[in-house]
Amino acid sequence: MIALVDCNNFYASCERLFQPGLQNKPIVVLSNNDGCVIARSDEARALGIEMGAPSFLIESLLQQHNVSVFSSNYTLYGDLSDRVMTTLSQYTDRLEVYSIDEAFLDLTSFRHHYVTGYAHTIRNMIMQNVGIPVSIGIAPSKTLAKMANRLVKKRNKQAGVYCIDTEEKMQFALQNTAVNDIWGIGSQYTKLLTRNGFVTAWDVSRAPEEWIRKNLSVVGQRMYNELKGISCIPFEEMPAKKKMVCVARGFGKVLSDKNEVMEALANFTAMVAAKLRSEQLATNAIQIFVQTNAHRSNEPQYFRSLTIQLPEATNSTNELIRQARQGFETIYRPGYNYNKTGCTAMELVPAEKIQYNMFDTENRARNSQLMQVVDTVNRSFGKNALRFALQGFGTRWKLRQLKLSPCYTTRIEEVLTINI
DNA sequence: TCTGGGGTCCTAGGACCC
DNA sequence: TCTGGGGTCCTAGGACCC
Repeated sequence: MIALVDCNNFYASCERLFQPGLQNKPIVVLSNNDGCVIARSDEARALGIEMGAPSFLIESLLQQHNVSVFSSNYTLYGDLSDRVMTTLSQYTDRLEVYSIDEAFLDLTSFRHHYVTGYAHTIRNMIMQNVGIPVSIGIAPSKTLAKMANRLVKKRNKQAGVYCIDTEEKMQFALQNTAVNDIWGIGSQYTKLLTRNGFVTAWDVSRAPEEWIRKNLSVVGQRMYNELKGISCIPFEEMPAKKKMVCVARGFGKVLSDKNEVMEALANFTAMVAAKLRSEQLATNAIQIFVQTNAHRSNEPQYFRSLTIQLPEATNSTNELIRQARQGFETIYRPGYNYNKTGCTAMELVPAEKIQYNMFDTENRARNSQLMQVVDTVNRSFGKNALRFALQGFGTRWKLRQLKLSPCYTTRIEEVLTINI
């Protein structure tokens, strides 16, 4: 059996943990740039606040019901996530951390009738150790475990655990899951399935396998077998090797000045480089892009991206920024209002296994020493204490984060103080 | 009448996830 | 004023090879 442990309203629960006064109160957490709702407490959901709702459209609703609003604070969520995963790792020797708020546990070695009780123990320990509420779904396949998890959240949140361990329960779960709620079925496949008369997961599981293979590709075919309780999606304990590293952001406001857009790109590129170094990776190619605000349909639109092959794998900020700048010169067009740019590192290799190029002119050893200094200084004095000229000092491209909570658990100046 | 065919690699685009 | 960001996987089609 496979268990899926999923934190309830994770980001909202994290914020609430440090403001116990918000227990049973409506909370929402906003995306980058305070753009739209990406997490909400049950109380906020009950008010009719939709996932993904643009915050400027629901402002009056938020005020009217005195909803607490937070900018997203990934440092805080990441740290609490680590603590949840650490607790989980004590209850299984096969743990797959699937996302910031979810993990699969392999419970194959357990006797069936012990599994549910065990899951309750896990749930209680996470509450005790970290203070985050979780739900647990258990089933013979990952897809069904996801389904079980969703059902317990939806139909009996207090219970916290649901186990699909009989044919009857499996049929019940499939019949009570709409096609668009199946893991692996997104908006396009929902349209396709609905058009063809499928309503529930049960209907899908009764379809001819060839039809699924033909219309939903091999990914759909795996999902189809998983619905029948045949586990096809492998368990992956080790975090998979990264294949790309991307930093792309919308600006706090639209920018038309070439230097300002370039400055934003330089900063995002520097972030990519720092990320590569922190994971001991280097890149052989970067892809950069610039784009206008697609939501402003009355303004002229422009999007262009460019892939740049590097002479040799690197993770040094100055070289990547220089390459990005050259590329930027060819894709930038004046006269547009830009609102987003980004840099993606592709073709990653381990930093220690760089294939050196005989005709290379870069001073690699010197660069890498320089980067070590940059990383050390920035670790001690803040992210951008030491930077390259092209990164500039402008702030107009920066994110809007008006409602940011403190990093209670990761920054010593921001720990919680209690007045007694 | 009949204009090769099979394999591999790469890329863009489309689907999905949280 | 204002609509997220960071990923993975699969497929189709073109280029190229022999």
